[in-house]
Amino acid sequence: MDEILIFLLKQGAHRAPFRISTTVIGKELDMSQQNASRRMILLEREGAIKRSSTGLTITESGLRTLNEFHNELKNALEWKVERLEFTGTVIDGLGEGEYYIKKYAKKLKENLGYIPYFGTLNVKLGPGEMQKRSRLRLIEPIIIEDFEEDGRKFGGLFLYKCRIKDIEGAIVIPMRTHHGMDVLEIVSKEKLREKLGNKRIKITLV
Amino acid sequence: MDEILIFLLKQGAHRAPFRISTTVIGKELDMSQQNASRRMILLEREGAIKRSSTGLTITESGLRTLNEFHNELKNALEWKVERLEFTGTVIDGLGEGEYYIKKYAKKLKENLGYIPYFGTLNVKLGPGEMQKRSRLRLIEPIIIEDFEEDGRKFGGLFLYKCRIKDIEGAIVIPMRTHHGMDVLEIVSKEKLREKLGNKRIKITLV
DNA sequence: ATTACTAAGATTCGAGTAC
DNA sequence: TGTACTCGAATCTTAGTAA
Repeated sequence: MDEILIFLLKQGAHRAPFRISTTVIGKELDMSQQNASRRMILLEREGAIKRSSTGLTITESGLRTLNEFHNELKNALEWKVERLEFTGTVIDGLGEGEYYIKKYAKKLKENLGYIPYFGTLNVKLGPGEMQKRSRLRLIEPIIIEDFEEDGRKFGGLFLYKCRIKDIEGAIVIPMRTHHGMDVLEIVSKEKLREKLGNKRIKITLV
Repeated sequence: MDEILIFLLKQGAHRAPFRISTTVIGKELDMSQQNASRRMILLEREGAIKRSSTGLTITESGLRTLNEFHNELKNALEWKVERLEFTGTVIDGLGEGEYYIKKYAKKLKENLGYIPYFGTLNVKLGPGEMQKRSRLRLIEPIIIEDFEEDGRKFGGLFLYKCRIKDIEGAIVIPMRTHHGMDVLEIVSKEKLREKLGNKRIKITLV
């Protein structure tokens, strides 16, 4: 976010035309007059500010940018845990889900109260969901610690209980994740893949 | 404000240690892995973040910086006109106040209801007051337009009625200002300079 | 007084690469 | 995999100066 634009905002240039020279801007923001001038030209080209004989104003567009930026910060700083819901599309997995669920079965039964269907559902999140995805980390997960069985090591899991159309399930995040941030792996009591097909679904945390 | 720090904030790195690679940061913020790495090193040197085996955390200091920045934006965007009060120190002026008040006397009488004492009080604002100073512009001023007298031109003034310890006065801002942003010029009915001396005073807008 | 151009210097960045 | 170094390129900033 441009520091000059924020400075002008603090001066109230979004409320009333404001007279200020590039020399003063430079002095206030500890930069040269020349640089202030150049950057004002850029801001003007971007349409963030407008200059006229009455003075300088932050445009609607410029103010919107500032507001969006402020809201992002606000959300990040003031966010509280609320109902989290993801939207995404079912995609093909690697088919290895079956193997792993068999291996993790006992642990899953202990932690979820049931042994899930032998197969996982991979859900690719929409572009707007990524930010929410990161909020998962802020919620207390069910933890399955690393364990060893038959001499083979299995990495720990974070589980988040959820529902997909009233079907009970859980989001599974391997502690040492291999999926990208944009894919959620779901286990559930029922065979989700058949019921849902390749389409958009909603996942609601419980 | 550093965009990487804001990104990490959005990921909740201020609440819990967070595992993320410089490659992913680069991809998310549309920059090279090398650049993300370099900037992470800088953030770490500044003390804004801390990296350890458990992951990455935003430090107290880093979070404070983000919070201050957010508050500044918030104040600028959500500010409403409230009682404005300045604190500053009386300083020596150039002594030209007397000449000007005599010239502006008639106009001042018209606008303030009295002819001020022939001399102005210069008040240097404290460092925290500068932001408030800029809010003056958002308040409707009393305006004395440019005028000519005896062939000499006099620049317009903005007046803001105020009180200094219950003494009626006005802040005078020349339209073509010569003072820095940190000095307020005050006129009043009484001889303020003698009453106050060189000390800290409060100016309350009315 | 003001703004903004040019040229040179300073900083930031990405590609290649080592570990 | 991952991080972080070097180095040339791209970008940003300042000084000088014109208008």
